[in-house]
Amino acid sequence: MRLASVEGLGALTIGRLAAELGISKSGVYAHFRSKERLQMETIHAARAIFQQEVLAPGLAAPDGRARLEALAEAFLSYVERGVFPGGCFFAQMLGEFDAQTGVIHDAVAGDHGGWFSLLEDAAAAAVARGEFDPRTDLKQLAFELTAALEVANYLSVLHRDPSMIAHGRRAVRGILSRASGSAPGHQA
Amino acid sequence: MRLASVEGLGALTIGRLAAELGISKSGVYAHFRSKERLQMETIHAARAIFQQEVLAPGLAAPDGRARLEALAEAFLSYVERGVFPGGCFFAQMLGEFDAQTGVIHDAVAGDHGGWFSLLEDAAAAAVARGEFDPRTDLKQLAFELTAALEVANYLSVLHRDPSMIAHGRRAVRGILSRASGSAPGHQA
DNA sequence: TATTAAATAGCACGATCGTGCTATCTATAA
DNA sequence: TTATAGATAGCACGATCGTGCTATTTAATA
Repeated sequence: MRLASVEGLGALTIGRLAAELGISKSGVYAHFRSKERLQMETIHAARAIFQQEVLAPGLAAPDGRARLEALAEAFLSYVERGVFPGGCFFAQMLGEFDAQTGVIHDAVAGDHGGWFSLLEDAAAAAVARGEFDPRTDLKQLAFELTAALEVANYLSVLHRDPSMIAHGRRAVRGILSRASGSAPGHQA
Repeated sequence: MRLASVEGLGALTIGRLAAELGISKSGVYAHFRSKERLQMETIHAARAIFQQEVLAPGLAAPDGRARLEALAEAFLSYVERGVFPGGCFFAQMLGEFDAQTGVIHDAVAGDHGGWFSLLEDAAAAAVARGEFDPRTDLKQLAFELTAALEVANYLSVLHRDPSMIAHGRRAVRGILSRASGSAPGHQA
């Protein structure tokens, strides 16, 4: 997972992994029996970590605006703490497989769709609870939150600059404030 | 460039390119004399296209808010028209090399820094012209514009869904309207 | 302790990688 | 027409790739 988060799943080769672990290629190969299985099991393992680091804290918060805040903060914290050395594992997968076809693309697209739905549902709950303006466009809100989080991840890694995480936090605050109908302190 | 925009620069191999072109490996190799040169020249060629498709239309607009609008629209149009089959070439490079080290990472980081400065400078001009609220945080504005554009690119490619471009357009309108101090029509 | 399962090693295979070298072919220039 | 430069081909090299197969070592079980 660490290797793939930095260099991509394509660089996660059986020989490379064996060298990294200090064992023989056969020793690695026997565990997976094909490269595609290795890739898929790596994704599965990363899903478990994402679940624990981001989704669980988010779902622990009450549905609605609080959940959106918790999800966003959990994501930014997970990037900030360097849970994976290459930033968010799934952002790496997104960049690598967005334009390709095959089972991995479909897995990545499915995961991303699930994340997007999670945001939409929480936003819908926020509307239902009266926390958000009822005219709120749920898809647009999910898009803008995703944009802030994803780009905070990419740019903080690219420039090794944690201030990009701060920009992400501020963008999230603005999005949620505007959906709440409150006048946010002035921001760009 | 087309191959790299879909599968990444790492997949742009001399043998693969030769097979794609229907000529021998030697026929390709003689033109570049090393793989690193091939990668660098591919980036140079993509820069020229980005210059023509995005930067030139943006710089043709008067400095300030109009330039930001023109840059954003040129970028979204360039993604929408599929100038590269894998979406924005440099977004692909960003995802591939953000966490790596070396000359290519540095080239990508430098390009992105230039893009970011371009947005900041145009925003500063908009403030100077009285188009934007003087309290506008220029870096935050550049961050949010970049986030909307970049994620519109990634998600439109990932889900083969042009409506993601529309979300990007709407996010850009919201960002610029708020910086202008105007009350935007309600949006998420 | 004896048996069995799991983990690892060793070796071989065909394919592809980047890189060199020497030909040959195809234009342009003299 | 001949000389010359550029593009392409062909071949070889060592390295690495994914994948098979048969040992052997290690750990758990009976």
